[in-house]
This record gives sequence, structure tokens and C-alpha cells, in this order.
Amino acid sequence: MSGLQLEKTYDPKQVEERWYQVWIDRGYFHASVTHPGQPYCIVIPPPNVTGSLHIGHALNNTIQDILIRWRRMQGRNVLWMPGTDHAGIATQNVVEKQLMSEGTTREALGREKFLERVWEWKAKSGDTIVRQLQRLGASCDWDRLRFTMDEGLSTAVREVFVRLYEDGLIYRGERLINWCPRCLTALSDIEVEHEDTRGKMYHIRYPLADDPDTALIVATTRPETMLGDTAVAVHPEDPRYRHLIGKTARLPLTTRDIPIVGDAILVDLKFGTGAVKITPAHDFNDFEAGDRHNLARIALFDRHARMDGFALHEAQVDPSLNLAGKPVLQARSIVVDALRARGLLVRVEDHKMALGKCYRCKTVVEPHLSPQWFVKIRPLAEPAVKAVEEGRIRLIPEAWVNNYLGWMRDIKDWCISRQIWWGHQIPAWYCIPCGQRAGTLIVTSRAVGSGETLSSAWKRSITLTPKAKPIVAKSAPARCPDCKQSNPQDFYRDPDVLDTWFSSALWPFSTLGWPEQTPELKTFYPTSTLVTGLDILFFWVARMIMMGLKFMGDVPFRDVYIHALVRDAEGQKMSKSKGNVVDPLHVMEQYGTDALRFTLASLASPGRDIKLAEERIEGYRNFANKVWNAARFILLNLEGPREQVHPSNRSFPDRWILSRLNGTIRSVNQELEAYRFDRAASRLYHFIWHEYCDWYLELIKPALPDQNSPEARRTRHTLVETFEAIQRLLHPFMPFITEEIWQALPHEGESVVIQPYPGEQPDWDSKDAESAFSILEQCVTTARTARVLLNYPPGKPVTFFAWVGHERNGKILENLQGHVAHLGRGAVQVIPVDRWPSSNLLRLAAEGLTVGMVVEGDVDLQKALALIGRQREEGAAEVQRLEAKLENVEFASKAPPDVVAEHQERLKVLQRDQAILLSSEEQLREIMRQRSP
RNA sequence: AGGCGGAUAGCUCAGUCGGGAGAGCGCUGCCCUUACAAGGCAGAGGUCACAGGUUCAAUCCCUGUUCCGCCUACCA
Repeated sequence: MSGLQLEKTYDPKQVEERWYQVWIDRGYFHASVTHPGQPYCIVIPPPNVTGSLHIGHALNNTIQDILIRWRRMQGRNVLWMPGTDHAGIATQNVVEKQLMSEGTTREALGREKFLERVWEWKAKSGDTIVRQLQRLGASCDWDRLRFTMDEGLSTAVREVFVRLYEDGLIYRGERLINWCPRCLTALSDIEVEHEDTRGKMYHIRYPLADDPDTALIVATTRPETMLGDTAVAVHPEDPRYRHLIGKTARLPLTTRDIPIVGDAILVDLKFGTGAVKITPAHDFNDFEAGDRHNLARIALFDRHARMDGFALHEAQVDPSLNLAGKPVLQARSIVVDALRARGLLVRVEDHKMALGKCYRCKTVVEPHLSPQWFVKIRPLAEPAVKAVEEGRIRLIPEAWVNNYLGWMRDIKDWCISRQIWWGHQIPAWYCIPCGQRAGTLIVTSRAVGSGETLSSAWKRSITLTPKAKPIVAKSAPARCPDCKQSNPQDFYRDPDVLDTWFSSALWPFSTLGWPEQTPELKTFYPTSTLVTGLDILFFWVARMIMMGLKFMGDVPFRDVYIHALVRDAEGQKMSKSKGNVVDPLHVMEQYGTDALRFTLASLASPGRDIKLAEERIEGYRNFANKVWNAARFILLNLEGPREQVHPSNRSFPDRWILSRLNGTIRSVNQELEAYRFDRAASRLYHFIWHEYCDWYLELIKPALPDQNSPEARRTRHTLVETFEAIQRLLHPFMPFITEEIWQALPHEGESVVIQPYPGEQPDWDSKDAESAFSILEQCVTTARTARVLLNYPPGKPVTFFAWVGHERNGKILENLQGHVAHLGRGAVQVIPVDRWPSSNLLRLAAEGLTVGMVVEGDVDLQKALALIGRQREEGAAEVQRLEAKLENVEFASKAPPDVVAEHQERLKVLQRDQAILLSSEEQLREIMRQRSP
């Protein structure tokens, strides 16, 4: 390809779009159930349908794509199932914001019209995220793109709901739940984020009803809820208070007397004042305590978390306080002021506490009493605990297992109903006549504008009480099982929708066609790996495991790879408000997709959050460029015949690089098996840059100019063989540049995407070549170092000689002479000798810089050190010999004394490393004397 | 409050067999050597958080301490 030969720097833009389109057009990403390979399936964590790609998506999907491309190249039958999530609250909030800017609300629009608007918005922006994933190179099977609210998945949702209900695992009831007063919906426990806040602790006097001079002191952080107290608890064994149990206290600011009860669970003897107020409608612990003592629940707030006038009246609150309609914080200060004015506020102290906030809009959540739908979770959680305990599901890194098990064992029922409109509406209906008869369903009617048909001229407004009896079915019931009425108008569908995570929990099988028994389901379930962030381990992963086991009778996936959170360079969580968001699209634009992918892979070490610094991305952009230029070099030198030779006839550089490549292939495959993307990436980086480019390409340069020499023909063959393999090896990490280069290289097949991934080649390993290389490297590096340290001019010839401990090393060095001379720059003479002393050396050294060194290429350093450690105590004579052996590099120089003096400091450093630079012939002789046996 | 993880070069981090302290980026010096200055070569820089212990030998294993992060639960 001519672009390769012309451009000095790699330009990702023109490459990326072109190849992605080709891959799509040729259907490389499409999975087929008839493919002969062993199935390998990943289901994507579905991004919000109206969202856009953030850096966490980029990491998550890069990792998945690396696994998918790698397995595809290994010949597995690969399916990467893509899809998007309807993201109930999040999406509804976005559309509501749009409405607000138009000066209207969803209530004004009505449910049906509002949903139309959301669908419109989904149609408009729904493919943004898909396009962005494609830009990232994600090789999903886009033909199978699913959406959590498409028809098939909705069927699955209804099926699951009905079956769980029939099994008694879904129930409706009035419980205290977390309520977001802004989103106006219930939230599940894990949808509440806790944030440390500085608050106040108020100590309040509750006088006894029959003895106003005696009072219990209760402490609370939420004095406004005291108006809903229905008891005060003390510990039954508390000598201070136990005699008060059974008496009553006068609830301040009201005309109500409340009982004093004994409760050992709620009251901690060692904490606080010893008396605790019980407010069952506004606190989770108090709710349970209220059940234990059969206490009434007084809910003070409406759904906007404002004081409800009717409730205040019921609670017999002093009307002069004017609390009706006041929001929480205002109500609090009114109550506190009133208490203070009446001398009932004992003291106020600072107190730090964790405030619960809505994970979508960060509004402070309010415990709220309301009828909701729940999943009875324990029967589902038990098998899910077992699956992980028994290793049928592996969490990687393993450290999360305890976290998972701990959470699952202590799991609470899952509140699945949401009072929003966007989502899967709960498949439950109520028979209006039955409900009215039983008083569990309240109907109010009001006239609507004229001009409408008679039947719709009255708009019914229906309120469901906690006791309302649902008819749960996959579709609207034809007749009521109780009263047998069959008028569709008389069935009222539960207006709530399901928690978004309910449909996500079914994702691994619903996307494969369940409840139909599709071939896809048979082929790809259980899926192979799930790649996900830690933040949704409980939201999503745990629930998929429960639902998969329940409805498929098998785990939904074998491995769960849990990756870290991406933070900014300072380790701060990225957020729009902080302005520290790294936009992956911007990064791809500036540095190229491959650079971003490689960066993320390199930083993905387990158990540690990723701090993303822009310099890192730049570094890997440079890496892409390095690969690009290596390709240019190779293509420029490919003219002429290529010849494959028997392994034993390969040149030294060829044998060496094949051996190193083989080691890299082995380790990259191993690291990918172990989900160590960071180590696979760094191994590739090091091999390609510092072995292949820095040494191999330099080593072979002299062999190329004479186009028809056997040496050139063999070298060209190895050049293509190795570089082509490198493209395949690197492809899962950097799909675009590798395809562009691979296409330009001599190759068979139509795309690197579907080429086999490199595997080990036993006959490429060469221990000899590797140890010869270490001698070569030692010589060349020593020569270069000496030159730099002595400011020896770059062009001027260097003479150096080597003392080799073994004859074999001498031979090796002799064979490497040409390479050493070439890489040492300038005219270099290599004179291997196997005996000290030799006066010839000194004559050779008469001109210019002379570097001497001891070469011990075959000393197994680690072994030697181990030996020294073991024997030092015993004072073995061998130790000294070994220590001497370790001094494997030395310098000798005939540099003028003034030069040496000038560099005294540096020389000391050299000596520390067991290298000695000599300034005179006498010193050289001295060393020789010491060294000779 | 409990649980988990982390502390190694200026920065970001590897170091999975207990024996060599490493990489990238940044920094310094020399080099535009015909693939690449987004480059090449060389170099400086570390009490492996602290204190004990086990061992011939500890960044690594054990105990404790300090600091940081996360998760879960919150005591009114």
C-alpha cells in the first residue's frame, strides 16, 4: 500500500473508518450456530440507550474486544452479543429535563404521550452509543443488537415476573422503602449512595405523661420525624429506666401520649442516652421495632418529602407550628426552634453521619412508607452463593469473592417497583368492581373536556391501597377469577414499572431468545466470560446469577472479570461537575483508537483503580507509530526473492528473534488466559520496541543491501514471517493499525481479523541464540557506555578486546564479530582471547580508546547468588570463586590521565557495578596479574 | 463500625519460587546514523511506609502501627 511507504507518521483517522466498514461488510463479526468451533460468548453490559461513550465504557469494551478477537482468531465460535439498556430513571430524567425546557411536564403530557416522547428520543439518540462502540473497534455481532425493551425481551420479562409470582417469590406489600422525592419513585437499597455528611445530634426531653418533671432524654439527628413517634424504647435490663416500661410519655409539640417499651434489639446499653424514639414510618430500624411492638405507623411526609397536613392532624401536632407543606429541612428548623422555645431541647452536638442519596440525581432519599412489589430474594440467593462457592462461577480477581458472598448472605428483599413511566410496566391488573367492594381500591372520577366520546368523558383516577389484590398474568386478563366480570374497562393495570435491573438480570438468556428454546440459547448458554466494572457487581452480576440459575438451571457465565474504575491522573473520580472527564472520543480523535485501547489494556492491572494520565496515551500513540515505521522499513526492504531455510541454517539474528518471538507468543497467550491484559500488553510493547526494533532490525540491516545474496533472501523471509506474526499477535489490542500493515505485507487470507492467532512453534526456541545474544548485548553496551562516559567522539574507531572464561564464549564472540562491529558504530575490532595475559593486547590498544571486558555469558546469576547465600556461613572456599565470577564486566582504558581525572565521579559508579576503568598500562597489568590463576 | 485493597524512582505502576530492585512517562548528556526526533544511544534517580519476628537470606512470609482508597452497614 502506497500510503505506508509515503507517510512517516501513522495517521489513524484514514485507517480506522475504512477497515471497520470492511469488517462489517464482510460479516466477520457475525456468529453462526453452525460454526464448528467451541463456542465462546460474551454478553455486553448494555450501556444506556441514550447515553454516550465514557471512559469506563471504553475500558470495559476494549477488554471484551481483546478477548473476543483473540478467541475468534483461535478458531472459537465467537459471539459477542451487543445491546442497550432502557435505563428507566436515567432516561426518564433526561426526557423530563427536555420537557422542562419546553415549559411542560410529564404529568401535563400524560403517560401515553410522554412515552411517545421517550421512544422518539430513543430513536433519535439510540444509535449514538452503538456508533461510538464501533468507533472503538468493538467486534460485536451487530446483526443481533438487542434492547431491553424490545419485544422479545419484554416477553422474557413478563414470563419471569409471572413465574416468580406463581412460585411465591414476588409479592406486593407495604414496606418502608427508599424514596427519591425528586424522581418520585422507590429505589432499591443499592440504588442509594451513602455520603458522609456533618449533621447535628439533638437531645430532646420527653416528659412522662403522669410525671412531667421526670423526662426521658432521646437523641436524634432528625428531630422533625419525632412528630411521627409512636413509642420510646429503653433497654429492658437498664436499671435506670426499666421501671418505666409500660408507662407513657408525652410526645413534645403534640397532645399525644406514647408508650415506653422495652426493646433489647433497638437499644444499645452502651450507647447514647439509653432511650430511643421509635418512628416506624421514617426509619428502617424503627419500622422493624414497630412491628415487634405492634405500633402504629405515622407517615408525616408526602411524596415530595413535604409535611402532610392530614398526617400532622392525625398525629395531633400543635397546629400553631404551621408545618403543613414544609419541606424536610424547613420542618426541622421549625421543630427545633419550637423545642428550644419550650425548654425541651437539652443540647445539640455535631455528629457525622452518612446521608443516603439517589444514585441518579443525588437528591437525599427519604424512607417512605408505600405499597411496592418485592422479590423474595433468599431462595434465589442461596443457589447463587453456592455457584460461586463451588467454583462453577469464577470471579477474577478472586478477592471479590468474599465481598460477593458477604453481600449475598445478608441480602434483603429486592424492591422492584418504580413509580416512573419508562420501563416494563408490571404485568398485574386489578378488578375494579372487586376492589371497590373490598375497599382496597379507591376510584375517583372527574369530568374531562367536552367533545370526547361518552366512555372517555369521565377520567378515572384510581388509588391502590396496600391490600389491593392483583391478578398477575402475561397479558391483560379476560375475566376476573373472583367476580367473573370480563369487561376490559374494569381491569386496572398496575401503573408501576419494573426496576431497570430486573430486565438486565435476564440479559444472558433473554438476548439469546429465551423463553423460546432457540439454537442460540443451546449453543451459547452458559456464556463464557462476563466483563464488568465493580460498581455493578451487585446491581447486575449477582442478579444475573440468581435469575440464570432459576430459569436456565445453570450459571449464566463461567468467568466474571471485574475491572477497576477509571479515575483521572490525580486519582479523582471522573465527573462532569469536576470537569476532569477524559472523553474517549476526544482521545481517539487525537491519538487514535489503537493508542487508547493499548493504554487501557496496559493499565488494567487487577485490584487497582486506573489513573488515566494523558502522557500514557501519548506514549502508546508513539508505540503505534513505532510499529508503523518498522512496517515502512520492512516494506522498503522487501524487494527481491525470499527463501525459507532449514532452522539449523538460519542466521544468528533470525534464530534469536524467532526464539524471542516464540517466548512472547507463549507469554501473551498465557497472560490472556489469566486475564492479565496489562502484562500481555507490556510484554508485546517490550518485545516489539526493544527487541524487534532496537536490536533485530538493526542487526539485519547490513544483510539487506545485496538483494540477491543468500543472506538477504533468508533475512527477508524471516522479516516477513516475524512481522506478519507480530501483526496477528498485536491485533486484538490494536486492531486497526495491524490490519493496515498486515494487508500491506505478503500474506495469505483476506483479513488479519480471521487469521489464526499465533501459537508456539517448538522449533523456534533457541537457547543458544539467546545466550549468544546476551554476550553480544554485553559487548555492544559496554563499548557504547565507555564511549559516552569518556566523551569519545561518535565516529572515531574503538578498539576493544574481551577475555572470555570459556572457550565456547570465545567462539561465539568470534562469530558475532561482524554484528559487534556494526552495532558498536565506527570501526570496531573484536579480539576474543582465552588466556591472560597477552602483551599483544597492549600493542593493539596503543591507539585510541581501548575497552576490555570479561565475558561470562553462561553464569546463572540467580543460582550463583543462592549458592553464595547458603555457603557464606560455612565459609566455603567456592564462594570467593563465585563472587569473582559475578564480576562479569570490566573496563580497561588507555584514556589519557586527565580525561580519567575529569570523570572520577563516574568511574566510582562504574566500580560499584564491578567495572573498572584503567588509566594506565601499569594498572592494566596489575589487574591481569590478579586475574590470572 | 466491620470487610477488602494499596503504600516500590519525580509521576503512573509491574514485581504470582524468598536470593538481580525493575518498566513506561518525566529529567540530564550526546546524536537529524538513508524505518521512525512521536526517534537512537547513554546516564542520573530508591532506607521497597514504619517497628518487630521467621530465615543462611525478606519488597516478597508472620505480627503490630501509620497513612490512603474502596465496599458494606450504620448507633438513636
